[in-house]
Parts: sequence; structure tokens; C-alpha cells
Amino acid sequence: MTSRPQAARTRKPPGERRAEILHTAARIALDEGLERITLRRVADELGVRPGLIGHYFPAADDLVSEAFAHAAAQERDTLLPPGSHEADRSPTARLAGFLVRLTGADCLDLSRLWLNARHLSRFKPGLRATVREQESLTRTALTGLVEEGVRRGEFRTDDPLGATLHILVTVDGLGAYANDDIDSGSNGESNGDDLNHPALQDLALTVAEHRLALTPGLLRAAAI
Amino acid sequence: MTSRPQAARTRKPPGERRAEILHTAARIALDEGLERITLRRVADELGVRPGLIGHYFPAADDLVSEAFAHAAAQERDTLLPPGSHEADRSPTARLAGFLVRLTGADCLDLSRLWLNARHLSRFKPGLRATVREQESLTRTALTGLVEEGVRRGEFRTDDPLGATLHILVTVDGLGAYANDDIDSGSNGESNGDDLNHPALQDLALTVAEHRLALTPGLLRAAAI
DNA sequence: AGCCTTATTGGTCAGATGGCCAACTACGTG
DNA sequence: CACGTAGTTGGCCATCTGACCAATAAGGCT
Repeated sequence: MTSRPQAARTRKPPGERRAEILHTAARIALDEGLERITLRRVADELGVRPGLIGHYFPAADDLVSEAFAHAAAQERDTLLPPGSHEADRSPTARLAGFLVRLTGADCLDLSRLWLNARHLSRFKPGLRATVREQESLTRTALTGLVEEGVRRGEFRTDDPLGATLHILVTVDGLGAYANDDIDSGSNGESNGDDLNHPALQDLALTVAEHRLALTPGLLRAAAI
Repeated sequence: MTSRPQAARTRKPPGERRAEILHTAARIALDEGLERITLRRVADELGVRPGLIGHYFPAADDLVSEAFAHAAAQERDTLLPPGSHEADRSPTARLAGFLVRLTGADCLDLSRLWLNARHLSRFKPGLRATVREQESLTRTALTGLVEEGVRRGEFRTDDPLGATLHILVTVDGLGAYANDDIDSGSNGESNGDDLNHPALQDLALTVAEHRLALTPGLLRAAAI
């Protein structure tokens, strides 16, 4: 047999190895949760020994924090791409895309991750700080989008920050149910159907349209 | 010495002991989080041996689920007392009291608990079912309050359930920030001040007034 | 009073976790 | 080619967790 129990010991430059660990940890966080980020778990995934992970992250909590930051930033760049090279798309289209995709079913992992981080930050001060930073970044990005929309005359509000906060509270509120499996209906006393209430489907869009003085249905229509 | 290392072995009727365990576990959950509910932790608190807790709850997850249900139900009865003996208070006053107290700082523990349970339910099927039940109970109670308000002519809406869901989404969204310590401002790049934005202070009240066609400020004024 | 059910104890066990450290070796440097 | 830095290994440890079980004794019953 050519494959021995111990894989070939490959030696990588610290920066690359560190990035590799972070990337793996972020994926685990999105797939299975932040508490599944464990020295052994990451090591197994990478085919290295647990001690190596501990070498790059002497405090395991730091790995968790940075992995969350990595995942959150990556998802944010996808959902709310920074302005410069997106200047051609209208703020309305960008906001619609952001909200529609964010509250869509394919983004459940992200909602779960935020729920995860917000709770876990109760016990981990480092993660708490990271969560606040990521919240701040999202808030700033969305506020910028709203302000640009106001400048272009697409949105109308006297309080861009207030509108942003309201929209985000709504998004986070919808995200609170990310772990309720939707498909467990047909339960007589269950509440499975309530979460499919039409008022909830487009709630984030409705709130945004209300706060930004848009005609109802505009955002849904603007979503590609 | 009159106090020996082993306390007097007291034997209690099963029902009483079980209730005692549940009460203690619920308090731990509210104070420190659901993951702090541990056989040993509860046993220490009660001055008994860990094995005894395991005897009453052969599956530790069931203790967690029931403790959450206990805490959630207790808090709900406080914030949203069932109708009969509260029929004298107007729906407006009851709704205002519910929202003001719920989003108040003294209710942080409750928000944290829900955040905790919603995340933890990702890994514990039993807890997931319990969370859904408790959500359903709160939803039913609030919907009943809204419908009564509509009957009395205090509220106006064609979709009581939709209004209830919207209000609860907003409450849950605000609760998402329960673990961000508010008092860490004066941080140049921090977002501590954003959470003190005036639009957030009364957001739940504002949404409720909007959905129920109430004059702005009415609920704040109706809160005792 | 004695008995008998069972609440309660005390101990063990396996599994998982983070942290630590000496030894090994891959790889760039001289 | 030899050397030495440092990336990597393998192993050990303390700690915490839930689960399990035989032995004990408390308290109600006859």
C-alpha cells in the first residue's frame, strides 16, 4: 500500500497555512456552527495534526472570532458589493438584490451563522467585539447605499441611519427563525404555517419600501 | 463540628423534587445561559448529587428543553397575562405594557434566553420543538390581544395575524442585540451609539402603532 | 415495631475539549 | 553540501461533559 497512515508532511509558509486554516474554519462555521470549530475538527479537515492549529491560534477563541469575521465579510461582499465597480446598478436594484437574496432560503446558513455568533458572543468577549465590528461594517455599507439612493432621488427619508437600522432589525428578526425547519407543517398544533404567512414573505422589502418612501412592490419587481 | 461534608440526605416526593430541579434549571438558564444547565451545576445548586438529576432527567437535553419552556412560560405570563382577569385593562394598555417592558433593559435576560434557545435548537431537536411551541403560544396570545383590540375598536387592521407577526419579528430583531453590551461607547470606531439611535428606542411601539392604525406616540403614552 | 419501596448516593466510565511541550524534519541559507 | 531556523508532529495532561449502576437509607405502610 502506497498510502501510509501518516500523510506526507508538507511544510507551508505561515501566511498561506494561516489563511488555509481560517478558510476551513469559516466553512465549518457556515455549515455546522461556530462551536464545531475545534482544533481537532479543523486539523482533520486539513489533514494535519491538531497541535498545528493550536500553534497558529494559541487561543482557540481567536480562531472562532476570526473565522466568523472571515465568513461574515465574505458573505457581505457578495450580498452588498462595495460601491465603486457597482456604480452602474441603481441603489434600488442593489437594495432589492440585497434584501431578496438575504431573506431567501439559500441564505439560511448566513442567518444561522449570525444567530450563532450573536449568542456565542455572550460567552466570548473576543467574538463579541468581532460581531460588533461586522455589524458596524454592514450598517455603514447599507447606510451608504441608502444615502446614495436619496442623493439620486430614488429614496426619500430624513433619517438614512434610522431607516437602515429599521431594515436591519427586520432582517435580524426574520433571521431569528432560521433554525425552525420550515418543512415540518401538517402538524395540527404546530406553527409551521404561520411562518409562511404572506406578510412575512416580503416583510423586509415592505419595511424598506415604507421607510424609503418607495411604491409598494417596487423592490420585489426590481429584484432580478 | 456539626456540619459534615455530606449534608443530611433529604428525601422528597418525586413531583416536588422534579419541580425544584426544573425551577433551578430555569433560573440558571435565565442568569447564565442554557448551556450552563448541567447535571453537576444543577445538583450543586440544590445541594444534591449529580446522579439524582440524571435520575429525574435521563436525557439531559430534556432538562434543557423543559427548563426553557418553564422560564419562557413564566415570563410570558408576566408580560402578557392571560385575558380573563385582565379584562378591565384595555388592549391598548396591555399591548403598550407588553412592548415597553419587553424591550426594556430589565428584560435583557429574557431576550438573551430566546436568542440562546433559538440558536441551541439548531443542535437539539427536542429544544427546537419546544421553541416552536413557545413561539406559537406567544403568537396566539398576542393575536388574541390584537383581535380583542380590533373588536373594541381600539385597533384597526384587516390582518391581525400579519400585524402580530410583524410586531414579533421586530421584537425578535431588537432582541438580536441583547448580548451587545450597550455601555461600551466612547469607542471611536465602535457602533455603540448606533444602538441608542432614537429610531430604535421605540421601534417596536412605532411598528405596532403603524400596523394597528394607532396615532403615533399613543402606546408610549399608554405605558404606565 | 418492622418492612419495603424507591429516592438518593457515590463511584466509574468513555468521550471530547484546549493547552502545553519536546522531538522531528522540511526547507531556505550560507 | 552542511547548518540551523521554524513548521510540524505526537503525545500527554487536566477538565468537563452525560450516562450508567450497585449500594444505601429515608420515610410511608402495615
